[in-house]
Amino acid sequence: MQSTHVRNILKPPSPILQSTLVSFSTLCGPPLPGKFIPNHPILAVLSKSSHPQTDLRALHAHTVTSGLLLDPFAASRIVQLFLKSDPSLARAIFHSLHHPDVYTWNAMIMAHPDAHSSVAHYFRMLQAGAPPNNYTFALLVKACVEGRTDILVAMKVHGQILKRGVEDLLVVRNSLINMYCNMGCLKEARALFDLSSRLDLISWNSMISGYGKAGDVVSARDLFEEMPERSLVSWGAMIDGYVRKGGFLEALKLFNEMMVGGMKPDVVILVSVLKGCAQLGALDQGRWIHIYVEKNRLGWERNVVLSTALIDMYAKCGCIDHALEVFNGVGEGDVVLWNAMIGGLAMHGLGQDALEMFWGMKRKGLVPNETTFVNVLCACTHAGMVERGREIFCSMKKDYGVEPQREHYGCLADLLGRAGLVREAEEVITNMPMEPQPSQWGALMAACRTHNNVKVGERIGKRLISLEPHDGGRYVLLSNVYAGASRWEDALEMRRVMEEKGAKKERGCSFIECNGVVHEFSVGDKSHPQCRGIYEKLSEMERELKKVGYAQDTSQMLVEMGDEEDKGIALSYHSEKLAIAFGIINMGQGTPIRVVKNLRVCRDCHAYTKLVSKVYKIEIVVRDRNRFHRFRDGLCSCMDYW
DNA sequence: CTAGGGTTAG
Repeated sequence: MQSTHVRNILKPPSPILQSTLVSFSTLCGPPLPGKFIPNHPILAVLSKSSHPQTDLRALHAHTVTSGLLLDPFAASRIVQLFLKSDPSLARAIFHSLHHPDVYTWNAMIMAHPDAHSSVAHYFRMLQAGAPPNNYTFALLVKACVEGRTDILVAMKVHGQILKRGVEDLLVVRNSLINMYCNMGCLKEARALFDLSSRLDLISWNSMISGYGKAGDVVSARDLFEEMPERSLVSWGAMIDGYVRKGGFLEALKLFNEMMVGGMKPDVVILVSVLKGCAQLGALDQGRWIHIYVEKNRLGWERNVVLSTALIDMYAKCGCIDHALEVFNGVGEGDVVLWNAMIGGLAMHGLGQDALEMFWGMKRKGLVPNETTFVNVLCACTHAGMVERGREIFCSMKKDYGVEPQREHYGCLADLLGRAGLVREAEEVITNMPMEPQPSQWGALMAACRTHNNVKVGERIGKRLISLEPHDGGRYVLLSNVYAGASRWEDALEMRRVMEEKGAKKERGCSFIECNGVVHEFSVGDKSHPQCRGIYEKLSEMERELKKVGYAQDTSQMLVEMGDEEDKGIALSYHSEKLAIAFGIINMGQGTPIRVVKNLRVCRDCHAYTKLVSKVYKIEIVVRDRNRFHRFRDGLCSCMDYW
């Protein structure tokens, strides 16, 4: 029916195609004298990427009058084309067809928003007597993966695949493995993996990535060690698994191993490693990756994901200037990139800059999302900008149509609580439209501790403990609230109850990087090779600090020991103190000491570090769970507000 | 058509 001589010219998508499309769309405009009839290749092109200038209405009229729809192949192209631009019209065309072919059915299956209706469409296809092909099943599986459907629909699809006897095709099996992995059904995925007589690299990689995403790095590593050959994707999946699980050191080690083995990392792997560096505060490693990217011309300027990872790494490693440099070099940023930058500024206590970023983002025409507001509210919190924060919280729904979530109420409570407005903060949490979760009460609790509000603190503390009786941190917090009010018996009692319930608190640990190697310290750690030197340094430091009036602040300490002296010893060996002593011994004068801590800095360590920066004339940058503290000449960038 | 990547939450 159609002339086919154009087909040869149009085979691969090329610049020629573009110009053909333009001329086609001009020709398609009304009136359509019938001198140009779109043939198969042109329809194929159009259905893949319809040109913005294409006159779809004219095209539709043309398809009706020309009898093009009688040709099943052309019909499928037309349906696909209209599914993109005008779905309801596409459905109408579909229903007018007498015998849609598999491709048309598949296109319709693909167009459904969720797996459930895709599957329903598939059954209609069977009823109509149309035979599905492999692509049909791939689509169904894909719908399950993307639509986050429930396991029942997924198993229905699996059942159909078995019934049709196509489960042995590698493509199909791999899709299924991937589907189960994405739904968190690792056992089902593994069963398919184990049953398969033939496995390819993709099967292995799917399985490893599945375990990695589910947090089971041990199983992932077992497969990783076992597999016959590894590709970049295998390494990437494994490294990412460790990063997700929090095994940053392990991830870096694996990355190193990979490099030693002669593999050249690509952008994806570098992004995972950068994430690990960010968490660890491994600035040297992160910087090394930045240089690697530039040397190999991997072009971070045009890769938003990579530049976001770089920005986040620099920000989390304390180099907000470098983060800004990368940010300014990016060609076109998206919301996530801006969020990372705003979050970075917030962490550094640069509230005003964060707000300006926020306005700038709006000017760029980007739409702020939930994360943006979490970061902006955090920025206000860290900078103590209470009124600003309130305004922004109110504007969320009003001006941006973003409904505040639990997190946002938590941020608001944190903002108010940290500023001393504890009662108001409590009202925010009690009156929020959804059920508060422990973390929201936790924000309040922290405020009670800093502002010594025993009344509210006791009430919330007890509630929190009943909610999460196994989280030792809750008892510690309440105990500290009591201690802050000199209610020693109550503080001790909390400690006793905690022991009785067998609750464990998170162990404090700190990281410090030296010559590209990350060192880890926990409270009272004696495992480091330089242990003796570090402890000697610590006692020397304490002597020096006492000369300028340092006195331990034991008020916030969990009453772990009977007498003051022991309490003091435990306090002297908080992990960040060990890390700082290590830094003083090993780092050259003039380079700032950067420490990353997993918990919040305690009052004593904060005062201590301020003095160390003065007496030893060094800059110390500590990143705690919440934000950065930059200690210089006896002062901290947080202005003692944290 | 099937495998690895970025921001947030006390």
